[in-house]
Amino acid sequence: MKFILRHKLVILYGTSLAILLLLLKWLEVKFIIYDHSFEIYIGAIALLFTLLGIWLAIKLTKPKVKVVEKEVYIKTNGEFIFNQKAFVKTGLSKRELEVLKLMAKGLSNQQIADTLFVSLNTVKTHCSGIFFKLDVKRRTEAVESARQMGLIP
Amino acid sequence: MKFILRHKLVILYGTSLAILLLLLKWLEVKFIIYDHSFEIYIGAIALLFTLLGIWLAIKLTKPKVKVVEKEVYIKTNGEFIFNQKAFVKTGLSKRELEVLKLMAKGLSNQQIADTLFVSLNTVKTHCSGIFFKLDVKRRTEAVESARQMGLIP
DNA sequence: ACCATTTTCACCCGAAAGTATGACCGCAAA
DNA sequence: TTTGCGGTCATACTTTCGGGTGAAAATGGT
Repeated sequence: MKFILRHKLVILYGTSLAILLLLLKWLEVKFIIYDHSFEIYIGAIALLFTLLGIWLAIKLTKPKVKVVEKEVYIKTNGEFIFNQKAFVKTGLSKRELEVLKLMAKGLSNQQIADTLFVSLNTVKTHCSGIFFKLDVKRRTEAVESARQMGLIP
Repeated sequence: MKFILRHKLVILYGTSLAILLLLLKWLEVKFIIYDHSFEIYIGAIALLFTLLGIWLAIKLTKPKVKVVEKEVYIKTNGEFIFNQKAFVKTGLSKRELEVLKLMAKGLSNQQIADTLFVSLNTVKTHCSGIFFKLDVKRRTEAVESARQMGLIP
């Protein structure tokens, strides 16, 4: 089902082509009486060499590259100062702070796990610790809270 | 009418192909039938359709998108200034921005729904729009991205 | 060496978040 | 008037998150 959705254009083109060919065939039958083996042969040749052409084009042409400029906004004089006092007060461990930072970057637990080379379960445990110590229930809340306390930029 | 507009490319391709085939038919009748050199005919077909294949491939292959990051520095002298330019560029609607703000505050979808007096499903829909327009996958990512762009404090 | 803490990992389960799709309404622009 | 878009809501489904619990290593200070 996903395949169909993803390639609906291709399928559309293909179907249109098939319908047109059928139409041609019908016209042919309608107006001209023929021996069809020759037509089939020609059709096969045409199809084959069309595919050859496509293959050639894909193989021999340099891949088209479309350059898209993406603006990255960077805040300059942010001057973040880590609030050591608040950090101690929360009772967060160093590791938990690390996780918190990555969390604030918008990473998923799995991505954090991959970044820190630990298992997903470990990250979850850390998250639980963070949420408990910051007295929050969700990661977005944790990030907001930590930001206000000056634990993260 | 809508159908025609939307699939004009398909129709164009299909019609061109049909015309081409008719032309071939005409050529066949005109020159080849009386002459017995099928090789030339086949060769012409092959060449033609090879070219067609190349043309198709060139036309239909999507160019690779290369993203070039362009750094834009925003000065944030203390107070938050809303980046109108970035906001317009994202294509976010006003409502979506509202949701985004609440999201950044750490609210759950249900809480956002209650705040805005809409259903949970509606909030989810807005979230999807936000994620799509900000090109992110998670709410924390969206918040981080929006913050860097100066959409939220 | 001992104890406290931290860090690590596991399992289960329910809740929340996110995806995909379709539908309806109102309003403004073409 | 038709079309497009924003906003609303819904259903069904998948994935991620978070809670609860337990427990084995590693770490560090006295």
